[in-house]
Amino acid sequence: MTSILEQLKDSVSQALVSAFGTELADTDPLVAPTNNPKFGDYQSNVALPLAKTLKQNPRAIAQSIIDHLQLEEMCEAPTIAGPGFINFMLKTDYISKLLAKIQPDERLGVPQVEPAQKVIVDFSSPNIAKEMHVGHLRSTIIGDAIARILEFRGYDVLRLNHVGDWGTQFGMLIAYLREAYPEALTTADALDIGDLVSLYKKAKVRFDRDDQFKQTARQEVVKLQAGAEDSRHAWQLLCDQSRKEFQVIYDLLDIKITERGESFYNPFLEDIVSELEQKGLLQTSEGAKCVFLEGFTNKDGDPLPLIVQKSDGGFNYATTDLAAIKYRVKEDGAERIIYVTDSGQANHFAGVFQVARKAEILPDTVEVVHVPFGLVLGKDGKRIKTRSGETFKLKDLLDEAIAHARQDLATRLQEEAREETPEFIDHVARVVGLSAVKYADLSQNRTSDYKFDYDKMLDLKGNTAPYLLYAYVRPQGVSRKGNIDFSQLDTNTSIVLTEKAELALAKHILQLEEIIKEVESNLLPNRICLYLFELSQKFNQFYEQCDILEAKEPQRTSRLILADLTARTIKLGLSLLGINVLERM
RNA sequence: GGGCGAGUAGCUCAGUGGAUUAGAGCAUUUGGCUACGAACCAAAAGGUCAGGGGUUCAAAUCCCUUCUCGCUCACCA
Repeated sequence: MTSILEQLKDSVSQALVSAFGTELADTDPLVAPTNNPKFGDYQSNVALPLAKTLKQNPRAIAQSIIDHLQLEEMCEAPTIAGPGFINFMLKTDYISKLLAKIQPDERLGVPQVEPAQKVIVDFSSPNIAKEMHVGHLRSTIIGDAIARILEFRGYDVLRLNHVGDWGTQFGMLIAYLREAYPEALTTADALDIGDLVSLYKKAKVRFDRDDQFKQTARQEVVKLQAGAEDSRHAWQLLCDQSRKEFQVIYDLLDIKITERGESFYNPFLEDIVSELEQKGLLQTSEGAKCVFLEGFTNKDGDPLPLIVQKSDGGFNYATTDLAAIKYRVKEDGAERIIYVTDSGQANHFAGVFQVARKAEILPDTVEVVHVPFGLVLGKDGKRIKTRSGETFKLKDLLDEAIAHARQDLATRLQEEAREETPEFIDHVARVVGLSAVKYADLSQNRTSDYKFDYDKMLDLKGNTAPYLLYAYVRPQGVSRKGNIDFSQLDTNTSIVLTEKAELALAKHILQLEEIIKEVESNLLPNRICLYLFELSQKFNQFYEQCDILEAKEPQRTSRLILADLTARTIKLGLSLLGINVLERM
């Protein structure tokens, strides 16, 4: 179905044309939800900016628009307020009818896009042999949510994990592996490398202190790139081990992603460079092959290059990213490519995109977008850095979140003298703990820095996952108590919306579609969080003010339908964020 | 120094096409459980939207400028 907002926009646009002529056909009707219910549900501000061009009083313009509007079915007669705002109030009957329409629909009225555009979401992307840190957590959680939202809308989404599985650090790692665990290179499964990070650290120490070792490491890179079998074997070993560790995190967070690391693009790197050369974009500077960028300068004001081949002949991440764009466009058929990485890489992506456009690797028909997110800061507001000694193990972090949730549940059980099975406690603690971590991250505007604070994210009050989970549990409690199967409710019952709280809740439920469409284009999942939080608040108010099971028919069934629709909206919304609901908690 | 981003209640944050009185949550104070689970609800208090200019009928939002903070600036990714 078409959202209320879209219907109003269309109606106002049509009224503009019939009132003032076709030259206003492309004028934005400026329809938006009101910020204050006393002005109705929606407003159009279009009369005010038109006052100048039409040389008329804005209130008169507003009146002409109203005279040409045909909205009797959905709205009360529109009113003009202040200098010329048009206020719309939805008819209660119309809201009831819409609710009845979405009630039997699993998608709650949200349509699928047609045709299914191919979209690539590039996210998570940890580095082999390094710890996944909080930055990867953000990319993983935000990227997964974006992918889920687009998938729900019907896009053909390819989720790609662009893991750092190539580069100079492997020379060092392999050289160290040869030295410390030679048997691992020749015998299958001879050794469980165990803590890869400590291996990395030890290798790094060797590398920094021992020039001889440094030499060996460099030769090892050359050997690996040349494809020497034992070097490749060692590389494979490191990748496999890392992969296992990543998978633990992905399993815990319920993340599905296809690995296609940097090494995948190795065969295409040379071609990229020669393609740039052929197109006359390439220049050599200080021995490195590069493309100079427009609009980027260094501290002396000179243009900044994008280096695609280092002076030693090696390629770097810009080359890989260009090759990846080409492959994704030509082979994968992507029409939109979304990169979920920290905002520190904004310059890099801007450069890569610019060169890709210039080289016509990236046609105008394909949209590329960097979805940046802010830094992860500690409770003290300072940046959390893995290198600074304090390593932040992601697994520990998630386990701690679950432990907090478990503790909280235990306290509650004691207070309420409830008894639950260990399985129940495990399950609830896990869902609540992990949801809290995900929701804390997603509920903020991703572009701002993120203050990582256990107490805050595990707080079970306010705009948090547990609040929403509880708002879902409440209708389920009604269902159990009243012995009601929500799926068997009489769909012929007309939904009566007499109480203020009922009406407010009903209107909010119907906004799901416009919110999802908004996020589909602006890629800001926190908008969904806000919507769900407000929905939960409105449900709690409704729940407080209106009896459900004790109400008389047809109000009883009507309220049951409202409760069910709320629950299903929360469940659906949370599922788009990668969060599961609980029937009891 | 250049580029980018940020500065909104004591704290954490919403506010992305300019619009009527700037919003939540936490914390604080005060009410509400003989129960559709109170992990809830109701109410109070709390702001020169960093400062200063400008554009406009209208600016937290757009433009200029100053200050503060962060990220980033050629062979790591």
